[in-house]
Amino acid sequence: MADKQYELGDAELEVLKVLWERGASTVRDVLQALHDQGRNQAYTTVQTLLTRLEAKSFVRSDKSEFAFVYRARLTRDRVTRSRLKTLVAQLYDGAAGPLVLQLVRMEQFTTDEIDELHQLIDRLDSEADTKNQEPR
Amino acid sequence: MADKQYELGDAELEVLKVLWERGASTVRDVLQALHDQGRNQAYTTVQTLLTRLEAKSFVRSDKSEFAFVYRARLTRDRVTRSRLKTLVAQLYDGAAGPLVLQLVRMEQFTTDEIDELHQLIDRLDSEADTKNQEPR
DNA sequence: GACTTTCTACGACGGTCGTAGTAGATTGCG
DNA sequence: CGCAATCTACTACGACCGTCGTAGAAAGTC
Repeated sequence: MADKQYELGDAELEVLKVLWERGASTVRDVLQALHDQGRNQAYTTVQTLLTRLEAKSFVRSDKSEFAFVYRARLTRDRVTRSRLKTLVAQLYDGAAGPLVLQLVRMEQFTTDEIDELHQLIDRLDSEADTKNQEPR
Repeated sequence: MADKQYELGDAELEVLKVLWERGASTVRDVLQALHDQGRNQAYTTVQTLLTRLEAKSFVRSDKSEFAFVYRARLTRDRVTRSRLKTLVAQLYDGAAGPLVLQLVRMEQFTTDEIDELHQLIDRLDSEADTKNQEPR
């Protein structure tokens, strides 16, 4: 049950994030970026991560240059949404409401964020009958 | 670095949830509950999970009865909060605001939840006077 | 062309996790 | 008491993941 096609590990996610932030990158580019972030991995480690990400179809590579260039195949939004969904399913049986409530209770927000939340909630209020679309 | 004391796996979490829901339970109790949920594990699998959870201090056991009785040592709230924090840290660099925004955008809410959100936001609003937050 | 650097392919290792089997201890029953 | 059921301890195995090393191919340098 549940395809559970094994999501991303932490290190893999870090690599993906680099690709999101700086776009198409070589192994060395990613390595450099990670180094700058304090992570200190070997070149081949990053290479492995990228290879695995490609096997999972999270990135694609192309070789027109000397070295392979990697690009993310999914947007950050898409991935975070999926992770979120998993977490919501696991912890709250799929109900996002309680999660948001808990988050709102537990975290500090800037006035700007509160503002935006206001607007969002209001909008939700009015279009409270939006249909459920499931784009695969 | 990073202690990264390896959090809970999916199966471990399921077990914990059973303990939260039905309180002190034996291996067999948990097994039964999981079976009722459709999961079909072996007795010893559940036993292993409980043992590992105990090793990680998520549960504690006591043996006054014939069989060990296990109890959760942390509240559901505590665990979900921690998982959430991890996810927020990983995906949003620790800023919960954007997460909430995304969640609110992506999920459907019942009118009740929207109501409660309204109230929460309002409350936040009034508390947000002495807010001197600097997001990272 | 020989040497150095860089990249790629592949294998590997240890730890976590989900899963479960086996053996031995404990308890209950007739 | 003797046996069956149940429980516990220990071991194991395969997949995933983070981490690299080594060997060989490709490219640049002098």
